[in-house]
Amino acid sequence: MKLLNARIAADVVALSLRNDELHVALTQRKNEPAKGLWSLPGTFLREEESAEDAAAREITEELDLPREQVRLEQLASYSDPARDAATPSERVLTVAFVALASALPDPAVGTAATAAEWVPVEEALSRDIAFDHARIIRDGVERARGKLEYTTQAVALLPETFTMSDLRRVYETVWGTSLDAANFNRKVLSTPGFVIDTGEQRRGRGRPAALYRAGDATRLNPPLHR
Amino acid sequence: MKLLNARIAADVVALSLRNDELHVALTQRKNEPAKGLWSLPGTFLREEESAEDAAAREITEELDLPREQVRLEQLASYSDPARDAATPSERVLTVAFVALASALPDPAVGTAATAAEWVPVEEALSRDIAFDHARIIRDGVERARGKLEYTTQAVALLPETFTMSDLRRVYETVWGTSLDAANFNRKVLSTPGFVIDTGEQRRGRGRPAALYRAGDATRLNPPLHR
DNA sequence: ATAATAGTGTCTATAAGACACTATGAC
DNA sequence: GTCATAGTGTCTTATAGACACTATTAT
Repeated sequence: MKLLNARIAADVVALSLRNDELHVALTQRKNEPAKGLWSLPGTFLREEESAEDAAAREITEELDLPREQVRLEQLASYSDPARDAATPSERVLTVAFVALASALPDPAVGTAATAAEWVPVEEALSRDIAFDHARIIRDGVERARGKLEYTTQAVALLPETFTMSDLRRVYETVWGTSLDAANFNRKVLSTPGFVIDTGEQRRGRGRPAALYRAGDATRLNPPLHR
Repeated sequence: MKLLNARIAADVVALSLRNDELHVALTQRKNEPAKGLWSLPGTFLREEESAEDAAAREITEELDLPREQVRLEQLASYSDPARDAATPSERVLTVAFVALASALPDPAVGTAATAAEWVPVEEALSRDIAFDHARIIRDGVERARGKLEYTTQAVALLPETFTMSDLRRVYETVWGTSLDAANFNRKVLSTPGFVIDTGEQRRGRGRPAALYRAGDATRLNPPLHR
């Protein structure tokens, strides 16, 4: 009866909105095992490094995202002996994280600057995904969906300032539903500290929209319903 | 820059109600490191074993609980390099679980049959706790408190049949609040599949109480508020 | 003017909270 | 009868949902 000695990976389900669609960051594996398949950006823990440290390192190095614009949260750990089918002899335990990233200015995506590619979640799940990463993506997306209900984390998917419509579209996109604008506005504005009116406006095709920034509230009580 | 190779522990925050008080299972460490301090029941993963396997093994072997009467759920992983201060040279990553156990018949607790002791949560946190297990206990209790709000998991802390008052007392005990019996009854009975009336009754000091058993609903929508 | 987007007003339906009330047992 | 516990009825208040309406811009 031997005890396990394993390497630890920190894998990140990085989510971001692009063109009103939820995207996840994927990297194509350049080495065995699972060479050529798509996987979550991840890294092995170094000595003297926590899983959180490693995930933060991955976000800045591999995804090239500014750390302060990303909300990072532990998702779960995956330790099934068969999860890394290509290397049955060597166990890898993954501590998975969900990262909610601000919508990015166009040039930062898909350029050579980052090794990762942002892929719509639906399309990502239809690709050949390495290991158990398809399940981790599903778990991460489901976690994000749930968190929107009872936290204010939707703002983490938006830039510093945003309109009510922007915020509502985050919910509609992540949940795949449509929400009544009037009721949504009332709900958000009646939650103290959810958003703060900047006094600024954004002009576009129609009536100018008030610009808000995130307040310091974290919980939504009572929650929003999908 | 060396990669980490670590042993993996599965530690269990086992919660149960005794005398209208929330208890957590603790074991006193018999060996170094942290000899003599109190810790969560836990075990190292064996080769070919997942963290879930190891936690289930710990529940049956160390806590002597029948597996089907315990609801086991992953809590989080703890990987801070300094978390096991006594052995800085050897890293241990813990995958922590929350286990909700049925209230037990008296003889099963504190006897020689189990190596663990059930301790009221408050008292447990005032003892000398090994490693970062005090934090894990707090995280686990907080997770359980939150889960009661939007799931039907409260029934996992009760025996197979129970009265409305029993169920209400689970909430009151875990949350440390008091709930209006009339409103609580309406809320529970209006959630399809939360509880099922067995037709049986329990007789005691006052009017006999209807006995219920758990239904197959898992989510509570809208949630109950603390 | 028209289209487009932002935002308000208001009615209704649902559910929570407060709490007075009735019901059924042991003694 | 009293006490203890279980359970119901009902009024008030808060909020979600539906949806008609007004407001302000670009073109």
